[in-house]
Amino acid sequence: MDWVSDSDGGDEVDWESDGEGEEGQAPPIRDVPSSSEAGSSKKDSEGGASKSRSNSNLTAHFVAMGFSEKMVAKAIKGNGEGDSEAILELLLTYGAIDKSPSQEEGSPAGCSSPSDDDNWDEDDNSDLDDFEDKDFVEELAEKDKKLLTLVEMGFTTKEAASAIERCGQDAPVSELADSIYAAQTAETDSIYAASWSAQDEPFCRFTSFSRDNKRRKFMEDSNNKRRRYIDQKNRNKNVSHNDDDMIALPNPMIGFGLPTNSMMHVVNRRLPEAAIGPPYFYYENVALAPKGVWATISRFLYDIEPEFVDSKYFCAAARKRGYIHNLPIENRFPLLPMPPKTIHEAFPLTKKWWPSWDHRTQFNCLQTCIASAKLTERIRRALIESGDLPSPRVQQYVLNECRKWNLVWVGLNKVAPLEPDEIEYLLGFPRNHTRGISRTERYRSLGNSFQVDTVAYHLSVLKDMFPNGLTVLSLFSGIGGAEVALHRLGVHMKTVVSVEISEINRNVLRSWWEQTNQTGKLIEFVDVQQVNSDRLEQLISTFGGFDLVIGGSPCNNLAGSNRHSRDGLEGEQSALFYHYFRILDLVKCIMGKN
DNA sequence: CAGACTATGAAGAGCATC
DNA sequence: GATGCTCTTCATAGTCTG
Repeated sequence: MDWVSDSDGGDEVDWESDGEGEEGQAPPIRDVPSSSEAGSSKKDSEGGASKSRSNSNLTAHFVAMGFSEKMVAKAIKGNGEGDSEAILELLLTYGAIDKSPSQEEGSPAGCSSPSDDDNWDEDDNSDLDDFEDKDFVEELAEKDKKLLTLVEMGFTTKEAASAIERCGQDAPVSELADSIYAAQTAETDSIYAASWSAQDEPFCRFTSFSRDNKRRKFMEDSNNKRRRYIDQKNRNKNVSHNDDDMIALPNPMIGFGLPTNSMMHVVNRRLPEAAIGPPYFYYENVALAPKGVWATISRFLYDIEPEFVDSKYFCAAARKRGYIHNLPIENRFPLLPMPPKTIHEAFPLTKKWWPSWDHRTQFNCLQTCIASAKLTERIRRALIESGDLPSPRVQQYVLNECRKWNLVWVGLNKVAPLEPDEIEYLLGFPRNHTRGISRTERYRSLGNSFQVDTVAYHLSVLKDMFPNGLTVLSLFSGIGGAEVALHRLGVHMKTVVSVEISEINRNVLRSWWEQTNQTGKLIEFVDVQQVNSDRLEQLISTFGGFDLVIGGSPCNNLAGSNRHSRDGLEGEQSALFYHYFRILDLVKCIMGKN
């Protein structure tokens, strides 16, 4: 039995042959549905011809969450169908207003129930006088009726729509249902993971995580939305003003304490009941995400307060990141030796050429791209033309560019971007960790990775807790920042199930795994959408559960550097966060069941 | 065609000042 | 608290090149 993916075969997961019919199948490289696909919750603006369809799909989407059709119709009417998030907010508001116990209990499937509608009618039906469910359903196209039927059967809108896409509109519902069951990849729900509860139901209905509970959680979330993170504010008086839906970033951004002052920085944190493991989990993303993103992430991840840390306290480069985890925070210890925290200590050779007017001691965030040669040439010319002491204007120009692009002084009037191996060093990876792939890819992969020392400090508490090693589910593994951190801590990894979309990154991780003579098993998956309940149950039954679920989901749509598609958590890549939650929640369900 | 190269701001935190 | 300024930001799209 070969648990490890075949490097030649590339993307396939050489999972034990189990007759699932996936062998030899092309890997499902991230398959993001188009905005016109039914059930898509992305903001889109379709033409008039498809308006009815998208309207009904949107309706079905929210009905699948457990709201009544009339409520949904009213919410859509009030908001238009373009902004599904606003519609959800309105629905949650309706839900908060309507506190009928019967509705709280809901129907078994979590779908709309007569009581829902009755209560709703009593509350407010002024805008719905001309609206009846019967009429509404009759207006649906045949395809939409099937879609609704499938949704009522417990599938997500997206699954249903995809099945119709695959099998055709004429396919009977039974065939469509079979098709969904057969599909091994989960579809992305880009806004709220509640719709996943339907697909998870085969497991979760045996637990407390029923769809109805999900819906109740949404209601509770809505009511709790105004809650602020008072503790964090109290700890750090100098925090910025925060809105209702915002989590304040601490200043200084030192999380629950640093290696150097952990004794001085005593933090009492009490984890919510639902957050307590097993498994332990650790989630990471950019701290400076658009407003409200971290509040949403925190709500999904069991209302755990994020730990915001700037890696400039661990190395010579800033890296402001938020971490949500359920790890203990006492008795942490850092990796040794502690890396240098200034540019000159990290790269002494640059000191010779460093002008006195460049007062930088640390780098800004190491990103995925570097400055162009034209820019460094423009800087060189500007400096040459201005003689020994550049004018304040030139200095300002040069400093701005140096800060923006993390340039270092490598000669007289000569600046240059950091080399990939220098970035590896700053991020705590072994030298040549990414060597062998293209230079551009090295920058990209490194720019997207953990700062190892920072993460290792947080994970260090696992060492004493798991003296015999642990089993890790590593989501969005990238070049293996989590694995490197554990390895450098001396934590044995009995098994790592790694999920990473990029073949280049998988190769980097696999190569490192082999080179470091790991005695554990590395099992690779390509796409988080492959990781469904069947797979997880197999893995958990084989390895006895996961001790740690770790990963940082894509930040593309959250990062400030993104000029084009900083769409927040709904963005094409960043919405994969919901897969992190989905998978983590599934693991908790399955392990809780066992 | 892969890889290298280049141009492309807005959002929002932090700070000083009033 | 309001205002204005400075500074920072795990990037994307298009083009060029060998």
